[in-house]
Amino acid sequence: MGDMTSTIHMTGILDPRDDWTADHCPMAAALDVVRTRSAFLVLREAFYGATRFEEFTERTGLSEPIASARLRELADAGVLRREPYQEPGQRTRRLYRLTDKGEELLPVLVALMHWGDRWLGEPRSRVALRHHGCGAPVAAELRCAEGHAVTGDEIDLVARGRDESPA
Amino acid sequence: MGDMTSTIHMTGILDPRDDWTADHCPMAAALDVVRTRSAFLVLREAFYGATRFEEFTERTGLSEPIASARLRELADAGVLRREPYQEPGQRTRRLYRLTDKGEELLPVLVALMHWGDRWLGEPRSRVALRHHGCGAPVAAELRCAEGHAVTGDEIDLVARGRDESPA
DNA sequence: ACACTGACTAAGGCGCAGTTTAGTCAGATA
DNA sequence: TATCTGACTAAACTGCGCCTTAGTCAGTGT
Repeated sequence: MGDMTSTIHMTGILDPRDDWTADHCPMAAALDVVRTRSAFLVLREAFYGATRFEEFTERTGLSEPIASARLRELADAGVLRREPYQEPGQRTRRLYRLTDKGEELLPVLVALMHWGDRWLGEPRSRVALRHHGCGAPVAAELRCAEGHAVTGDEIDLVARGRDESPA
Repeated sequence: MGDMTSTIHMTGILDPRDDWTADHCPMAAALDVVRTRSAFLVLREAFYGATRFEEFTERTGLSEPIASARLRELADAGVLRREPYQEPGQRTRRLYRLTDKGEELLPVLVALMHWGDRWLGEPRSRVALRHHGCGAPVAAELRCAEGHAVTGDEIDLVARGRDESPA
């Protein structure tokens, strides 16, 4: 139990905290899929539009063996999809595209970018994300399903049954 | 240029993409601070209310040397703050608390948790994040500063001057 | 047949992330 | 003074992340 601001509040059987461990933590599971810096860089370039092998190596600055390994692993994990394609007069090639599963990692990348931009020193990034049309800067904000903006101390950590919807 | 959905659109001098590299990328800089799985686990427990050394080792499952190294590094990075404290009849101890800089990493963790919950297999996590009072599940959503919900294909990547506000 | 290009794979090496095991150190208690 | 506990540190080791260098392989163009 605690009355501090800024930390998440335990409820019900989760309080006291010492009686359970965060086993099968979905965050830890997510980190097993994208645990490395190189995976994040590959995903960044996928969001920036890269699809060909050479684009990934050049734009991430990664070596070819590492880019190759990450592309294969991310494809095996269902985050990227390999598509054969052929330009006229060219041999067949493979493209790497984000799947729906991959696209939904965008809030993670945006949250990291926003934090790095806000808190890490100069030199600042030369690029920024803006809402198309509106032009306002884009960030990953905490919101509940009802649409309310949520701060850290407004969050309850609750126990969940096995057939309950995720959160 | 591209007309695909789901990827971020380049604008102005950022198109064509081959003419620049994402050097000084704030996401990569953020990953230099929290690059490891152990750092994320330590931060998770900090958000769950852990403050003492033993709480971090027990609840993260990390070994003491690694927990010690991460706590020191995160404190040096300004993400955690060490506070001496003393309970009556106890020796002085040091607590680790999230700084403002640390608290603002919460959207990153929530985005990872949400994605892991949504896309990674059973067994599901036994816990969920809910908005206090309202009770609705909490996630990290893409929003612009005007408050509009934003999807991946509604984002423009724009070049930024040096004294412009971050995004 | 030959070279060329894009897309990889193989091998070797360095350094960091993580583990186990064991030890240290400060201060309250007996 | 000796003991106990919480909070670490030291050392040795394993494995992975990433690099460089070099090679392979499939088609295309000449």
